[in-house]
Amino acid sequence: MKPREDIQNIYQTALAVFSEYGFQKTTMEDVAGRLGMTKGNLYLYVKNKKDLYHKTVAHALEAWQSRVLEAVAAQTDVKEKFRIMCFKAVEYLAQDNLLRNLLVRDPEIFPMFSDKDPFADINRNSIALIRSIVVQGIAEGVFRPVDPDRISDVVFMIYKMFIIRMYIRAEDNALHDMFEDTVDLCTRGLFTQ
Amino acid sequence: MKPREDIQNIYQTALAVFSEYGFQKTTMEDVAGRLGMTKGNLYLYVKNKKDLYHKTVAHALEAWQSRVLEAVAAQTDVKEKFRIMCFKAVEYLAQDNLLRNLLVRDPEIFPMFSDKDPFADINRNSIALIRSIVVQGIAEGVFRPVDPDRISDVVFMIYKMFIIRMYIRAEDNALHDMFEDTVDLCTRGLFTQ
DNA sequence: AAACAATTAAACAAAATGTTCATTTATTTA
DNA sequence: TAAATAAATGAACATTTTGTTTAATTGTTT
Repeated sequence: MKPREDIQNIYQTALAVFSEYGFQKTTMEDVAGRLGMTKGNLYLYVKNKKDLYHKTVAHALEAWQSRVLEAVAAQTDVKEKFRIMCFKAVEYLAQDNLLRNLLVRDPEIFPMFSDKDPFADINRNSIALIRSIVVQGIAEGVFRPVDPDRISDVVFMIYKMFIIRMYIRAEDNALHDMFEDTVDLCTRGLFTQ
Repeated sequence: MKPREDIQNIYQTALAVFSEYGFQKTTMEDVAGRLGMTKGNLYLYVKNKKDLYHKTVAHALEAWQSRVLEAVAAQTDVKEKFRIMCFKAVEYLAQDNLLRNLLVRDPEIFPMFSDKDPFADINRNSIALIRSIVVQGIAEGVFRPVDPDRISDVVFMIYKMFIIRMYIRAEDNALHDMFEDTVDLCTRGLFTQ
């Protein structure tokens, strides 16, 4: 029998279409056509259109997150882990035209204020990563003994704010500089020590 | 009474929407919304959706053509008129993201092979411009005594081929160089004189 | 040849869209 | 200030599109 279509390929292809046209203007036929199958067949892989969209976005967010995780894991110094985590997240998004364009079209993917976070599970992983670095830093005595849970939420909130402000224009250097200032402020504090 | 909506603004706004989504995925509601009116009202300005699209594209092509015409009119030397006509046409299209993107989405606007040219009237103006330069050049003795009608068609055909090949990637420098070579070949010939 | 897996393409209900037009709102005129 | 005129709204409607389902077909394995 024909090999079953690779679900990763489906998500990646769907991402390209949703990125270009957005959720509403993209049809199941658009995605199926891009995949070289009929729209009826697409329902063997996903439950419905919303399911396809949610899984597509989740897949892209997870891929982005995995790359950051790998970059962090390659560091041994915990301070550098923190810095790398911050900067790589922004850098990798800047490089991902499809995901970035999708975020532009659908800011609800990454809500700043709404309690409804459609990708809460994935974002919890990001917060968990922040938390693990903070815990390690405190254990090694190179971070101040702060409450890891609270600080993780704070860092993630600030990070989200920057992502939301930056993804409209990935090339805004002024904001990029401000991001560096913010990371510097968070890591070194304002007062001399 | 309220001032009637400026038809130029309608075409410019419609161009932005058609450029982003293409003819099929753009709805009358999209355009009307972008204009701050209801879709019902849009029918006071255009006959139907196809009419809106055709007039929108025509308007953009004419604007592009007018810019070239002005650039040519600013020259006095007929050889320079010819060169400026060639290069400015390409340059102005490269600068017009909306029109270029629309051409990418709808190559039928500028058919290479089809006898059906939906904008034949506008293209005839371009050919007429070429012809008037060739006639002037011959009259001044700086162009060889060629058949102006035939050569105008040839030049326009070559020009169209380059536009079609270049508008997919406005930044393709290799093709741009080839275009310069082609203009050079057309104007100076291959043989030493 | 039979069984199983993958896919197609038609069918269908629902939604969306292009278009029309009665009504409303805004502006001008007498 | 009322009437006339112009511009626009928004609901209605016919048509088209789309999301979804599924019987039939095609391809592969046993």
